[in-house]
Amino acid sequence: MDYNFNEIEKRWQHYWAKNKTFATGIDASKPKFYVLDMFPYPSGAGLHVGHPLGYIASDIYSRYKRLKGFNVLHPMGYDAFGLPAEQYAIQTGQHPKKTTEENIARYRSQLDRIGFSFDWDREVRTCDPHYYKWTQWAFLKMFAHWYNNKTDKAEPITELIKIFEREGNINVDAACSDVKSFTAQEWNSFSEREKSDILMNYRIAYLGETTVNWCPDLGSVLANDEVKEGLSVRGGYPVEQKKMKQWQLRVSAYAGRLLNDLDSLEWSDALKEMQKNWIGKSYGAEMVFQMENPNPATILESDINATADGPREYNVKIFTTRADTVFGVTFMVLAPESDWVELLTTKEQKQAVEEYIAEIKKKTERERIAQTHKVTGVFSGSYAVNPFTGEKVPVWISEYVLSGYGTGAIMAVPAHDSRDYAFAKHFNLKIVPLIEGCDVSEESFDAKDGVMCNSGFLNGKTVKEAIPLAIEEVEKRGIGSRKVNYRLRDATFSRQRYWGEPFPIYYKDGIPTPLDESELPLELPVIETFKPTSTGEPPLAHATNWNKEGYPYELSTMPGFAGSSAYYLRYMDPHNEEALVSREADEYWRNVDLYVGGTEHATGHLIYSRFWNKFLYDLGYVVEKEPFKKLVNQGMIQGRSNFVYRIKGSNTFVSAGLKDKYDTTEIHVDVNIVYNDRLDIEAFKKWQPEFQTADFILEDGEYICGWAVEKMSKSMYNVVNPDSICAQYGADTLRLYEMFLGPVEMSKPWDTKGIDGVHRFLKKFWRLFFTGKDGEFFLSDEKATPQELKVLHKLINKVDTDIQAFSYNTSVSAFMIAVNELGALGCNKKDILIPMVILLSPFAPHICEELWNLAGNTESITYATFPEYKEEYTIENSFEYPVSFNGKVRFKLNLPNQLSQEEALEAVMASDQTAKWLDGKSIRKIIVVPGRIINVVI
RNA sequence: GCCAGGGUGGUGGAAUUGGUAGACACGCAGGACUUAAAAUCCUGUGGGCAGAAAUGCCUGUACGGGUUCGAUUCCCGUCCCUGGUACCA
Repeated sequence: MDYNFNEIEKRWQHYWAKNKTFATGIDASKPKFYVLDMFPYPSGAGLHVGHPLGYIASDIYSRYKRLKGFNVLHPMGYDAFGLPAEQYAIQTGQHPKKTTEENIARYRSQLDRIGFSFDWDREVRTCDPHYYKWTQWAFLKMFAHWYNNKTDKAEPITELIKIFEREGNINVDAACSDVKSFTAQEWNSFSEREKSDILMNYRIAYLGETTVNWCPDLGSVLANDEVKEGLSVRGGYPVEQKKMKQWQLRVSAYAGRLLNDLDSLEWSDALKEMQKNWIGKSYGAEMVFQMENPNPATILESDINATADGPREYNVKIFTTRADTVFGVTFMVLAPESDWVELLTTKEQKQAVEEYIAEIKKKTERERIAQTHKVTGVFSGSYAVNPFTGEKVPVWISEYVLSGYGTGAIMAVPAHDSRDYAFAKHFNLKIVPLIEGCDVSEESFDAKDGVMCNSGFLNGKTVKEAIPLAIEEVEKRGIGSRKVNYRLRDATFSRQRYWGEPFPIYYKDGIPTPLDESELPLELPVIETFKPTSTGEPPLAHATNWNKEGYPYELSTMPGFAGSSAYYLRYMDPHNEEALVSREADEYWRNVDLYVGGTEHATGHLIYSRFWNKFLYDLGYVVEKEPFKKLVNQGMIQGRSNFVYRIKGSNTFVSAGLKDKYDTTEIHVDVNIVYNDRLDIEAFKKWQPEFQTADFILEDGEYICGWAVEKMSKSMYNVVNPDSICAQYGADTLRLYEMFLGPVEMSKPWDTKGIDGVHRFLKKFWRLFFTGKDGEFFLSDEKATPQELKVLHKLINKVDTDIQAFSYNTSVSAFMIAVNELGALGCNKKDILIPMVILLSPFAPHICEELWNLAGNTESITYATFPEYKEEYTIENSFEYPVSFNGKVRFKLNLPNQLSQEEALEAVMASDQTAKWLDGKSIRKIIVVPGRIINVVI
């Protein structure tokens, strides 16, 4: 009987769906295992062969774990809110809901064809109100909590109010935006609006004014991880910096815990490193620089008088990691967006400063990055006093100081910081070297190395000694303190878009007011136009009745990462209307044991999700501190493009080997009409009308195409659809081939030509079972020979260890070797082949299910047991000969084949080399490798 | 610039702790079966030299050094590639 994969795969996929073979429930009698894929955004283009790579790897792991007796949770869903559907809606007028549903249907049919063992009863969609109810719920919780630095966790804001009423905010140590201190008495006398404004500074989800990434083309703000090199990650539009009032999440409060808990995770070092850099912890000190006698004459009158909310702080606080260099501070620099700019600009400099700031505002982020090494800046007119030298130093304003990091102001030490150096050289400022023997005539000396000089009490100390001493002195003088700083910033949580979760917030007399939990979900209203209004308001302003009892709802929606931050929890209990996840389900499934997905989420989703989980942990809703225990990053599958070469000004195409003899243009050609880089000329002529009359210059009667590795995309004509591979070779072949291509973590180009090899393997495997009369299914009951047992048990061991190490490509090779060996032995024994079927079933489930069934099993192979490895069957024809240890020299000898243990020892002892190296020492170990090499360890 | 990870045949890629480099597969070449094609099977396949052949020898894991009886593996230097980051004080 032939291997009819199309028929087999269709039949078993139907069987699995009908019997809910992969449905999972809580089962206390079995250990749990949670395998999760990063759920896809269902784009209009559908899946190409690159997308399922990670899904196949995790599916193999899931099926393997089931065979090992685990209760495996392996769900799938859709990250269905997002920009592309909305951009498409703006262009075509199609409602995003409709296109999203169509795309999901297409994804589902493509996924189903590959034979995944997902529990589809647990599917989630982020755009479903039953789902986003819980996204909104988490937002309300964040709104109703603040971060207490003393207990290092989130606590209810109602408790904070009680503290304020009792003792004001003097003893409160919170992660918060800048707040003035107040007494209990003052608090109690504040108006509702004032109280609301103050509390907003403490909330974990808060409305606050900051510099945001504004993308005019998308009409929305973006989070830091959604911007790369000054362009939006989605769409590649330019981004600029803008000060705006936006919803934000106080992720920065969790920076320390996000960093520390990385140690407990089984993630790749590269990924942990990325998160560490993104969080960016640095140790240093904060220090206040007195402004030189804030001389009222040099300060603008308006600022002096603008003291309605208390005394304004003219003195500038800075952050530095090099407190030891304070004797070398010859000027200070403020970020252009800093509040101090307005305060410290003198009348004389006002015009120059305003011009400079206007200039900066005009630049996009991209332009700023491109001109990184161009020095710009302006003098504010004010001076500060160096607290250690007493010297008067000018205060400058420059874009090289960032408002979002530290305090938005720096002390500049040109001798020992390359940026300060460039600035000092450009504006002719003083440079004072502080390290003995360093040469700062050409460049700064940035290394934390050497012995201090020109530094008062620090003279003679090394840099490493000087840093803590300087900080100590700063603290003693009461002008600053030790400080840990993080690069991680709060996440911008508003998007001026339609296709996202609405905020459960309305504005009562302008005060942001949360809905009650019982009012959730607040459903997204249906609208017709998706563009901003003529007054520049977000699309939700088009909605009628978008208000609560006349008070308007928030017009922004939540960003893409909102819905994906807790989806792994929802899968545990997807139909629960009372809770995000029940306590029972959470305590059983706990967290994700294996998470598979791309590195592109390193600084976005994987930070937000960890933050979200920790927040819910603080509130007692989840039991684990971390959501994803082990994480594997699958590599990207790139496209392999083919080219033809047209001679310029003609319709003649020249084969790749001869193209250098002509002046040609390189043209992408559809990879689906190229086989082994040979062009199907007839198909090419039909491909596009302009090629109908094409002529060809061939080599050896064939047209050879050129090739290159590029991104898989329609415009390069290199997209390979998994559906067509399934139709031609079957899903099992596709699964095996994707694994066989190379390690899961590695990026590699897709090249269909190698697929025949694994397909051939499956056919050979199939044939082992059809040895009866007329090629019918037949397995012998005969006992297996030692040789056959060795083949099997070597394979069991290899597959077992390989799967755990995620080394699927070598596993597939091991299967090929085993099948070739069994084929050569003519083995058709039940003892051997039935365990083989079980072993292969995670990789190629359809064919194995079929063979398992033909062998008389009525239950799915999913419920079979992984065969047990017995070492005694696999002992190699080699031995170790242990002798007493007396040294560590190892060497090898060439000896004839087929020596017994005694003969080998004898030969070793008789050899000249042994005599040479032995030299009074004794032999520790002799290793005979099959063949003729002997290692002798002395 | 900084951080991380890489560089092995024509191609994708193997190689426990340093121990037969190139498993497995593609491709290619030759052969068998077939009227023919497809399918299937067999043989060869890093480079070089010698030999009629079995075979033998030399060389070879980006480049240059080092440690070692022995290095794809460890150390130092150089070049190149990929990913992350981009004035983070």
